[in-house]
Amino acid sequence: MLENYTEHLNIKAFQDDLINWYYKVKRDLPWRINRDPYRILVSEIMLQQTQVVTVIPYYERFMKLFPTTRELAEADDQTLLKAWEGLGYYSRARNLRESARMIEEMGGFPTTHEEILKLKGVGPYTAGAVSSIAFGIPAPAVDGNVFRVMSRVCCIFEDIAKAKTRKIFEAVVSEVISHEDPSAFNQGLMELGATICTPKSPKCLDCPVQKHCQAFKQGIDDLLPVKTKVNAQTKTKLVVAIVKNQQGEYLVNKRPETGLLANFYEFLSFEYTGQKEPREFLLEKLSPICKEIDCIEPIGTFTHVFSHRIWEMESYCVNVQTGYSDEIAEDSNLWINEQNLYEYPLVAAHQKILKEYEK
DNA sequence: AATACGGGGGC
DNA sequence: GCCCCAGTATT
Repeated sequence: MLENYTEHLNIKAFQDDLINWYYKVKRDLPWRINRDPYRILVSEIMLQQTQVVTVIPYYERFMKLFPTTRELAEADDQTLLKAWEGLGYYSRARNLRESARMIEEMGGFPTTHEEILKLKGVGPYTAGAVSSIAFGIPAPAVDGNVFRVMSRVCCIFEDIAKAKTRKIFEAVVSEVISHEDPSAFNQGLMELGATICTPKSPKCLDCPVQKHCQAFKQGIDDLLPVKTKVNAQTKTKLVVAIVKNQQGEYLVNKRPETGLLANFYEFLSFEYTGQKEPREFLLEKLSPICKEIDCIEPIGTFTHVFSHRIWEMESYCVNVQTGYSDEIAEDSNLWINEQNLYEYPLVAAHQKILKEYEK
């Protein structure tokens, strides 16, 4: 890093303004009741890519289910995924359990930044957050909020979509972070990005560090941060069938143990290539799986958007005769009764269909 | 360095 | 309906 991004900054005053503001606006969140590093780790993993309001109910339930690393280390897949259902990025849950197992084996939570970084699912951001919040270690925790705030405060025009840019921001934060209160400093930076220094129309007039901000001074807050990446989404058309037999059982499929929505359950779903009418296409697909179809009725068309792909699902309700429960073509298919259906982690995309179907 | 991996909120 | 948001692991 050749440029000096912090020479304009009165570091002490910046720290004080940020930290004082943070203590003033700080919310009482369930992961702030103590400094238990496990509780803080769980919150930070959940907060990756997910907003505070969404996380709160999940967090409360998760901590009741798995109060310490011991309970989490012993969690089975179904309980774990059910607890995470709807939160997204499900490898986070699996990695968190793996970290709990590592911590159990180590005989306690690691207390250095270097050791914390070795935990599964813990990268540079989370290691910095847990180190500073749980242990008071002055390590940078650069998330999207920090990119935004510091790019504006210091007028950093580096493209935040590029991997190596993170190191520049980590270096900047390392220079300006408070050593007296790294926890409040890091959380203040993130809180500021979430509430004041927002992506669009930042509330500069309410900003506690306005007088330190180069972008405000130059009136170019809307030009920062610089970010180039665009993600192309691929669209997939699917025909989905809620298949129910006369015993009231539903036919579901367990997804593979790797890849998208690994180990989740779903209704029967077939990629639709569009040569035939969807209804005919579905009957053809169902023929080796379930015979004696009583009736087939459309439920509706639903769209589910992922970060990198779109599912367009035309859905049908299919009632089949009883007595065919053992004729299941795929090993991954199984019949489950209505009560048990809600015990299984079901892909969010199909929850929408189920909800409409239940009307 | 590029890609896979969810879901929610703002307007 | 359309756009924006963005940590970690894997390749």
